[in-house]
Amino acid sequence: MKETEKVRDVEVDGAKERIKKKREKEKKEERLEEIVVECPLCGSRKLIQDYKRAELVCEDCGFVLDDNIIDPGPEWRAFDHDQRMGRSRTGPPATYTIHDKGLSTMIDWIDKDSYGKAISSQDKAQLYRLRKWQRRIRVNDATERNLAFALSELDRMASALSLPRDVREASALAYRRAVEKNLIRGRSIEGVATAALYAGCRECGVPRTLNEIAAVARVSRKEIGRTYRFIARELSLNFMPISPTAYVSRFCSALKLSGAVETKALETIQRAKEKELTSGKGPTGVAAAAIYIASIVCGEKRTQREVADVVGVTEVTIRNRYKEIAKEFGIEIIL
DNA sequence: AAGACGAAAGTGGTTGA
DNA sequence: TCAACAACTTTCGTCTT
Repeated sequence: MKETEKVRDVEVDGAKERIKKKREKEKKEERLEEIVVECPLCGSRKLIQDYKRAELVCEDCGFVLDDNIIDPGPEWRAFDHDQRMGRSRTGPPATYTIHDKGLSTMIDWIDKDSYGKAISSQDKAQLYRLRKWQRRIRVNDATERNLAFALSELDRMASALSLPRDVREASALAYRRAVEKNLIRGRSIEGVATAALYAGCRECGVPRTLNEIAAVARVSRKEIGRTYRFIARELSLNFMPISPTAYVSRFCSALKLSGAVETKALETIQRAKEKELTSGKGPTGVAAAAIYIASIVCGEKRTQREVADVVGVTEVTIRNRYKEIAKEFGIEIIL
């Protein structure tokens, strides 16, 4: 009897999903018209959506129109028809960002079986008990509750920074691994969650500085750094140090600099790298100096103060980096 | 007066004994 | 565990435009 009840519930779920899917399909077909946007700088319509960095970039001049875009796409790829069919799905995909990976069952509240017939009063009582326990089981013990809390916190911060889904997944996975290894003992959940987010950013090559993350986190920058190093060591995640180039486009657009400056800055960093001027130095400082130099060379000068504020280093650091670079490059920089 | 420059002292983190 | 160390910051006085 219990078994048949379960089967029936699954059927109810299945039928509901089918209807839902059909509706979604209809909706999608309705809003097929494309939205055409053009670049305010050069008028080009060739815009690239860089979901990894959450940026909308003009292909011709490199202007960043929007750095808060949301990735609407599917998270799987299909290369031919068979794969597409094989990978199409009913219901949401399994995800690490929900504490039970989004795989738990919710028993529907409708007292009908899969054929739409009413369920007898005797069975109704049983169905009620089943639902009650299903709910109770879903968020069970303390660890589950903590995980649910940490993941919601993770999602809140990721939303505040408009990070794409792959970063969220990577962060959630890092957090789960930290939990499995009992690394949260003696550390705050928020601290570990934030560190996991930072690790996720590093892993996915999405440049966010510790300062930017600390701005939306509920823990101090110091603690994030400490916790991050700890879990990175314990989980043996070793990422390459972030290249200064990764920051350039974001900072340039924040300073309203043109694509020419951006290109020049990237070139400057590249040359500085070849002369071993970047190793051991903070990547943000190098990026700041390169942008500062490029802005002068291209005749769109920004003050050291302006650059320093956007990048999050002091003027002194910019001066030091830029002196080193200028010395190596010779008179080129001196106007 | 604003911006650039540089000296000096302090901070937080890494490294090596 | 501690001291040495490099990178970076803060603060402040001076110079240049």
